[in-house]
Amino acid sequence: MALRNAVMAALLEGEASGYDLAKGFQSSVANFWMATPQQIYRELERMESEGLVAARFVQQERRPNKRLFSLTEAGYAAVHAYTTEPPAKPTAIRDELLVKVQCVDVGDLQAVRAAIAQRMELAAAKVVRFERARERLLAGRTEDEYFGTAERIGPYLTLLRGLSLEQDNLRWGEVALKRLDQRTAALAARAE
Amino acid sequence: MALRNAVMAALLEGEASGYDLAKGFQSSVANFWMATPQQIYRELERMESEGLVAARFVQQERRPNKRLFSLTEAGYAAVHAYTTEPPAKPTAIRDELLVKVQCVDVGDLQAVRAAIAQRMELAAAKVVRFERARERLLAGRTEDEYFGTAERIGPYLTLLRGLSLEQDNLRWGEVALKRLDQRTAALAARAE
DNA sequence: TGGGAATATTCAAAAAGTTGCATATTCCCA
DNA sequence: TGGGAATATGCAACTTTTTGAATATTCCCA
Repeated sequence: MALRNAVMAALLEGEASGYDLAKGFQSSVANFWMATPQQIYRELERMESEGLVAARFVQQERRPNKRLFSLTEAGYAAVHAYTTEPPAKPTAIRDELLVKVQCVDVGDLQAVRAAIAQRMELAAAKVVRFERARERLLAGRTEDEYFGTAERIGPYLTLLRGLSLEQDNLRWGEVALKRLDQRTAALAARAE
Repeated sequence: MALRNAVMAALLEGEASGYDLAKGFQSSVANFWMATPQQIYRELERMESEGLVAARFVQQERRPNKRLFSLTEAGYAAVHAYTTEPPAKPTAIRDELLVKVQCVDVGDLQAVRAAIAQRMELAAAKVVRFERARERLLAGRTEDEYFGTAERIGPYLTLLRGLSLEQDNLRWGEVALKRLDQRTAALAARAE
């Protein structure tokens, strides 16, 4: 039932098709909840049968037809109820990169180095996207003005979290690469 | 097959029982891979049947007997092979707290506030633990000295990541609480 | 001496998530 | 005019993960 909450959170941004949700998960939600298309289509159907979302069939000229989902009143009520639910269970993280880093001393140092570098590239790209999204949300206002006037602040707050997470990824990656290179040099020196 | 890699990463620290691994997941690995006891016991059995780990039965005086697992040579080889494996699939995050934050404008503001505060407490506790673990690893050396002399640097690097993640959680939490309180005040003023 | 907490493992069932494919439409480019 | 990419959805099979126990030993405290 947890995916459901993420889907509802995404639908707060407005109606969306399963496809919309599946890719990017409506951009911001993707940063703290991952889901595959299959999962989302199935969950939407269940939610529809329970009256939490309603579908609107849209004939398209230049694309296959689609069904746009939006929250019903029951859906909004469910969102509200969800936020009051007791203790969010601890974050589930599964980060393969860090498992590899943990194994680096027994593993292939250069391969792990490459994996970190790749993660950094991804992080840099995300930072750029998030900064853009932030500009869009601010729409010329300062942050203080934004919080004083915006209808919704949730998406901005989660965006901030995603942004600082990726910036942190970059900072950490730099340190890690430096230290791995140091070690490579030290091992080479020892081998001489 | 991904849990398996996390288990092997944990066993690099030395032999451990299923129970050891289950709680804390050998402390550092827990920060980037979560698993329940069931998962771990089952995976250990499978790994044993494939010769990646070997079990040593330990009779205990003051506790129920246990089986301590350690990596076999095949296990070490598997760790090495794993680190060279191509592209770690994108990190899977599932953070209920951020889903709630995303929903805050439709949901219960005070409940979400409390959830953030709780997360911050957890984060603060983790920061303390991580700082301690770091002191232990450094054992009086500076970081430069550590990287010059330590057998293994992987655990230290992952520890750094965990530490900065939690520090970041705290920083973000402070901002989020401040903004939510601002909003509470603004809504109260509007209601007058 | 009795009960709760911690250690240590395991089973079974349900829920959730992944993978691979199948389908259909349309765009764009060569 | 043919093929690849993007849009859009869905099925079925499979694996993984979660949940909720049950079991057994021992520690510690009241």
